[in-house]
Amino acid sequence: MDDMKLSGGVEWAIHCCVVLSRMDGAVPAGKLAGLHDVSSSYLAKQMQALSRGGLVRSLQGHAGGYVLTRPADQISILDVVQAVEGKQPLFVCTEIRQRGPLGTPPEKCLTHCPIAIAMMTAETAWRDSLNKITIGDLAHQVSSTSGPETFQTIQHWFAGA
Amino acid sequence: MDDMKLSGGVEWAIHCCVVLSRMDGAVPAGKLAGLHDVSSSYLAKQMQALSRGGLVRSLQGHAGGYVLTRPADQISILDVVQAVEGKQPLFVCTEIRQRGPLGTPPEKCLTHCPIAIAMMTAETAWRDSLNKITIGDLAHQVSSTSGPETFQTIQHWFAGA
DNA sequence: GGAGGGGTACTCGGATAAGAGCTGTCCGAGTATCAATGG
DNA sequence: CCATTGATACTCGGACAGCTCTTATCCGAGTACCCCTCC
Repeated sequence: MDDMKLSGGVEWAIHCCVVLSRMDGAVPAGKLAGLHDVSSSYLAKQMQALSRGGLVRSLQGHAGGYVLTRPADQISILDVVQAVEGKQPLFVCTEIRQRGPLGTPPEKCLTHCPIAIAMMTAETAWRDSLNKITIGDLAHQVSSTSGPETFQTIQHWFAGA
Repeated sequence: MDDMKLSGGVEWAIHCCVVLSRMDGAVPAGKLAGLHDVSSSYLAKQMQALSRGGLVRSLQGHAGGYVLTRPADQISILDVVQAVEGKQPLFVCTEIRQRGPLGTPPEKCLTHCPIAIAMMTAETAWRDSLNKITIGDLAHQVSSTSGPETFQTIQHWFAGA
């Protein structure tokens, strides 16, 4: 009742994608976890979800890690959210209007339930908004607010640690 | 991963509000549950949430039940969703940019995290969309699609059962 | 016949258990690197 | 000196527990109605 409805892993995944977009070469999940000081094993789970969703490509072996499959300008936040959380909508209509003693028979349900339509419309607005922002946009904003040297510092830290 | 992120009770609560808006007098939770063929005890919990949120007023005693506190045109779907699900946002920024060895110090975080801003913007779009539809609108649409006699039939059923 | 009082039945409200999903963790499968060896 | 081959160390990937939250349920507190009694 008092915590967010989206997985906490969503935030981690987005941050990782932003970092990845400005790195040269692959970055293993362990280093991404160390950078953000989060559980290495659990972040690995999120990266697997991103891999399954086709957003990142995994390179195994000695100098392996994760790399974005597409340019950062072609990856929206919605893509990341859907990869981690699944494509299931926030609201699912269970057609309770068809249930109960006075339930509307299925043959009379020609149009969708008005409630479902309203919820779906709102959800579409949410998705459209998320779809307008790309990982590239976020990386640019991070550079502007936290300083242009931010990503370079991170890359050096990756090489060191 | 494969079910909705919003409580299932949201759908029940909205349907109940729509029905309530066209009824004369109070309707007990038990009859609302019977009408929709759902768990009486669990729907009672949702109605309590609506009561706590100030959307409905509870009348105890022999001919008691629930009544809307405001005209249906002044109750938006957002009001119902927030009453049942809480006002906590879908996405909560945990400020992981401040964590880890390269974390940005708090004194340099003058502006909000770009990721949090993007998520909040999308969420605002979602809320705005939900805020535009009222229970009155939904009741009107139900009358149009399911027939004008729908609510009258329900009222008769309430009186009978 | 009318008013008052008590009983009753019905209502909500919160406190109480079971189930599912998110959070967090572990170890096995696979591969590029590196070094050693032989030509 | 260069190619081959094997060992190595590092990576991802999926399978395995702990815990919070949703789902579902029950019983007690409170109130309006109804009937019986008394005036």
